[in-house]
Amino acid sequence: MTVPPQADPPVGPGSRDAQDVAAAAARARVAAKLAAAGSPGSAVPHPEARSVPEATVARLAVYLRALGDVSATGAETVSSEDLSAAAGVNPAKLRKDLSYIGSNGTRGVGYEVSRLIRQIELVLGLTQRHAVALIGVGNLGHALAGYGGFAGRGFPLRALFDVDPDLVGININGILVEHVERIGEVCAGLDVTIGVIATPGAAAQLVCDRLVAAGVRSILNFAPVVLQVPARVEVRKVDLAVELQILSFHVARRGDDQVDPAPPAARNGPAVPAVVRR
Amino acid sequence: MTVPPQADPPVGPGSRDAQDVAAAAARARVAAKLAAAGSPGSAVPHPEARSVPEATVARLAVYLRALGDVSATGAETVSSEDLSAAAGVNPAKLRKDLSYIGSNGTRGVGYEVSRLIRQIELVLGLTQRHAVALIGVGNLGHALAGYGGFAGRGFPLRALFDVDPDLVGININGILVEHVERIGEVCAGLDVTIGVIATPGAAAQLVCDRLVAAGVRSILNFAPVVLQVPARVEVRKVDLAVELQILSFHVARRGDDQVDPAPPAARNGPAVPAVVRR
DNA sequence: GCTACTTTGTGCCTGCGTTCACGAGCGGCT
DNA sequence: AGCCGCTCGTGAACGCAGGCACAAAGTAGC
Repeated sequence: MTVPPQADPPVGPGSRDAQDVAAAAARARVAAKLAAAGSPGSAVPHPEARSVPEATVARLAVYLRALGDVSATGAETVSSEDLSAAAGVNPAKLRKDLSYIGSNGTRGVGYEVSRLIRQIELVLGLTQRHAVALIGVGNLGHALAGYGGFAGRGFPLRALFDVDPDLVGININGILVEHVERIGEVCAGLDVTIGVIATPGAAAQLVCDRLVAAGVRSILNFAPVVLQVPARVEVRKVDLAVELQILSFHVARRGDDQVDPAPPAARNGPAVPAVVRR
Repeated sequence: MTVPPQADPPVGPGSRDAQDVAAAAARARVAAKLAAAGSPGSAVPHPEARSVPEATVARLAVYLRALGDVSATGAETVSSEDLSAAAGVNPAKLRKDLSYIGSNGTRGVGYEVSRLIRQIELVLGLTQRHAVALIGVGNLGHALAGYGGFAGRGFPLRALFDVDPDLVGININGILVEHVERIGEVCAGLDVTIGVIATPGAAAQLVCDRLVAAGVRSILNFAPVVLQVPARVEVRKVDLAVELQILSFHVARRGDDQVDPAPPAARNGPAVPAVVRR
């Protein structure tokens, strides 16, 4: 998988033959790959960075909420099986995901709920509060401003912006709506780290540029445009129309599973990988 | 991102082995695949493009909007390069995606805009209107109901539901809010194919069950829960908190790539043990 | 203390998705 | 007409992600 994992935890006694063999094989493979890449061996840069796959990061957030539910029941530990069911994933995947963040459960028991919650919060950077600025207080933006999901989960909404003179100056949930031209100064002053764009598509890029100029490195974009940003800025996009169109595609693909005993070419894997209620 | 176009074709001496190994593995895989798929001697009967990858479907919707922009400029054709830039993807990826839907561009020229739009709409099933029901007319739901993105793109909102007696009976954009208990009859009567859940988490599963019982096969879920559904039902989830937490992760993993002159914030206290790979 | 049982951690394999690179057609220019 | 340049279409390689299955490590019972 990754480079020699430098087994740092207190390595247990003997019986490591198989693992040594495997590790050696892995090293050989990595070496071959590096050679193939044309790297003259000198550039073996940062082997120490233990990496977390992007897909895993996305799921950690889901696990976190599932853990909240478990915690609410009063349980002190969860097995990977139970937790994965609550999160809607495969148990093995969950265990692998958790292994990426170095989280140790206890074999034969499971994961200690509170400890795991802390660990995930730590990795996701939730121990620190992230000030959020929301731009575009129209239909959607207004709803987002009133949405409890922000402040309730450690993302205090600190600034609101719009261009509409009728909206600038009004007060939403105790926050004054400023003009978009003030994005730079206000965001810098409030130390905003996350910007949420809920403007019409035409305005989004301009607003985005201002956010970037103000030092915001993470943007959540609800506008139906692909934002152009420097590489250091992370953008995530939420697009209602796209989601609906994807669903539409699947609606159009239905009906084949009716009487047709031979599923043509679609469903290759064994169906029902997920839990089915009822 | 432009990558230095350095040359690799002249294969280095040490790399041949690795490449041969890889090639052999690939051949084996292909052979196995052919053996598995080649049992029936039937030719290639279905002209309709089968097996459009899921990831491609998601991008088709993005291409569609980019094409709309292009069309607005009056251009009659686009090259894969231009269109991919507008959609924020790799040109090769775009061409491959379009090849999945059997769309023929013209070599040396590009893609005919109007034809391509029609083709994508056909594949995504947008030639047919899909009645949408929205459940939960609270903060977010109300905003969604007023959002033009529904009807404007071929997804007419036909029904609204809530449990709150203060909301049931009111009229939003000309649509009467019904009680959730009437989901079954109303949805069946209006031939709703897509359900949008914007309720609090606690109510989501119940609402979902009702939708499924009413024959709805596609659900867009804004509630922070993992819905349990039969395999035939397609669920897509939009979760604000998860998106923010993913962004938070990337903020926490402060870039060691290029140091910004401005110290963005006090160093986050606890050293995060994980680094994402790019 | 020893055995049986439970649950984690992970090595390995498989498959999908992305990317590169190049051949194949098409239009324009001379 | 023939050549040239442009752009699509796609085969092949590569890397990431998912999932199985098993060893490791702990608990509980005797």
